[in-house]
Amino acid sequence: MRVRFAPSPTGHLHIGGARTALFNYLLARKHKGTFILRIEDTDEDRSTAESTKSIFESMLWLGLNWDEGAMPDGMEKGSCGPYVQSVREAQGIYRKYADQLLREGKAFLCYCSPEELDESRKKALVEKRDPLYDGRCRSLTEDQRKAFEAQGRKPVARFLMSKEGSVGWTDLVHKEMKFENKVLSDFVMLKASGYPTYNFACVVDDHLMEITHVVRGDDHISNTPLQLHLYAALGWKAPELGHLSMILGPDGTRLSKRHGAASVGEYRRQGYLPETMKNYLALLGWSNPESQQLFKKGELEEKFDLKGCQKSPAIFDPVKLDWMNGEYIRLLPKEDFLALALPFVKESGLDISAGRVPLIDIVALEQEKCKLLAELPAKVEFFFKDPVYSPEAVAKTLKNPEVPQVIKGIKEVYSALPEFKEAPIEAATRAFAKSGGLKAGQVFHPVRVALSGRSDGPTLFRMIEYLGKEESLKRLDKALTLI
RNA sequence: GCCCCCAUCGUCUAGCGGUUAGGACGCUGCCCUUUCAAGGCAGAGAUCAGGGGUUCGAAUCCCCUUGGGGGCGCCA
Repeated sequence: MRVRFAPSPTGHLHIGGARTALFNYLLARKHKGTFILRIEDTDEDRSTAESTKSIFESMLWLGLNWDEGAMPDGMEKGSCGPYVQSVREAQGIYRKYADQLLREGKAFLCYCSPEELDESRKKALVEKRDPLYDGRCRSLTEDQRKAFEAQGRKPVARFLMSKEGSVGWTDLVHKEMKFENKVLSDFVMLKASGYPTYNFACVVDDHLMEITHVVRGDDHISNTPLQLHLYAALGWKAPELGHLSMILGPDGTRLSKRHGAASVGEYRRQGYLPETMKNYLALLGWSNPESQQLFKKGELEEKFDLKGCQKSPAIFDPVKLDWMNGEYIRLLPKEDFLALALPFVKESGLDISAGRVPLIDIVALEQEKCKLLAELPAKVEFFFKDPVYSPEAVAKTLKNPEVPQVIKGIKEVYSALPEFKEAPIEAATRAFAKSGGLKAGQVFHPVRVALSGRSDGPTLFRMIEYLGKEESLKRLDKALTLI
């Protein structure tokens, strides 16, 4: 089995593209096949090297390693290259096959200008007719052609579409599919610039690269009949074809920037783990009979199956994504969590040099509550700088009548503690509550707010230990002034 | 205007002629607990888009309607 992911480098790797790449990758791994990455940069205006770089980065981040294709270092891997279409174009690969079809009368040159075409398309739409190419250049005489050439017109090569019959295929996801040829157009294979169009380049390359299974988005369904005609005209066997359902935004329309983050890079920057993205994306449009949600490393590669692919579109659910990220964060060894969190801490500008306890210990305190790496700095910042007292927390717990006495009392207790460690702090705090006839919570809550400014946070006595005696006493004093 | 695809809890989905329509996220309640999470337990939530068939029997098969999505580029 040879599968490929063939992005066009006109932007970052989007969620939909990533899902397509993932499914192809999983398919290859599952069947011990080959996963190929081909760059489809035939859009001369919009393709950029930065996009290619960005796509590579996202692929690698997600762990979607490819076996053949264009590589980030500019080199290539595999024997079916080049894997970049602009490079292939320069080698005349597409021209060769276009010429063949032209020679065989299966294609023809069309001299219509984009403007003329555009106009007749608009007119057709206004008159509520099909905006298909009308075939006006199908049978130009030699004189007409010469006249066009004399005008300096550059022709495009169009495929001569049959108006009778139909094309069909058994889709890997949708089963039987069929299109009447009469709704198909004499599509362009080679642009006036000599560059191939998507439909043409795709077929030529998939064949030459010996792709056995093409798995792509639903939005390509209507391209498929055109490509099937190309395979037939070229005398090639078409690969197996599968079309994945689209990923939609919460409003039911195609997922895009309008819905917030739409590219893999943006999710990365927000602090989602690659494992999360991979797992979550796998569940959009695919499931196994057990409805399994979480997959261990390597498990998707084992269990993925085209049979589990959904025909209907899926709405991207950021809430479930967050849940899943929390699951993966909790799974992390604390060293790994620290390593992952560090860039976010640095990014936040938090000065951690002031800490008297290693960052790893502080960060470990919050790991189990963390859903997004980006939210970690805000959770731990009170360890490194004066707490920001939340008005709600102050109003809720610091305004109780017994609080001043509690804070003053606990301050004395803490300053008298010989060993400022979690266990003794807890013991002393509980003893203090008991002696004052207070419930534990009546002491714990105000102390927490006084020290951290918040009513939620890490396990209390460990937190106090990490804050240290001096700082804790200082904050207790500060809190007194707020009451 | 034409073509194509799709349709099970709010969301992701299981189901593939006979099920109390299952799971997950989210939601509610309880338990645990110093808080917040996490975890455990319980629960609400789907007349399987609607209407016709086929069948002893339909979420499952067929048709129509409706709704949603995609396409009809010298974009991919």
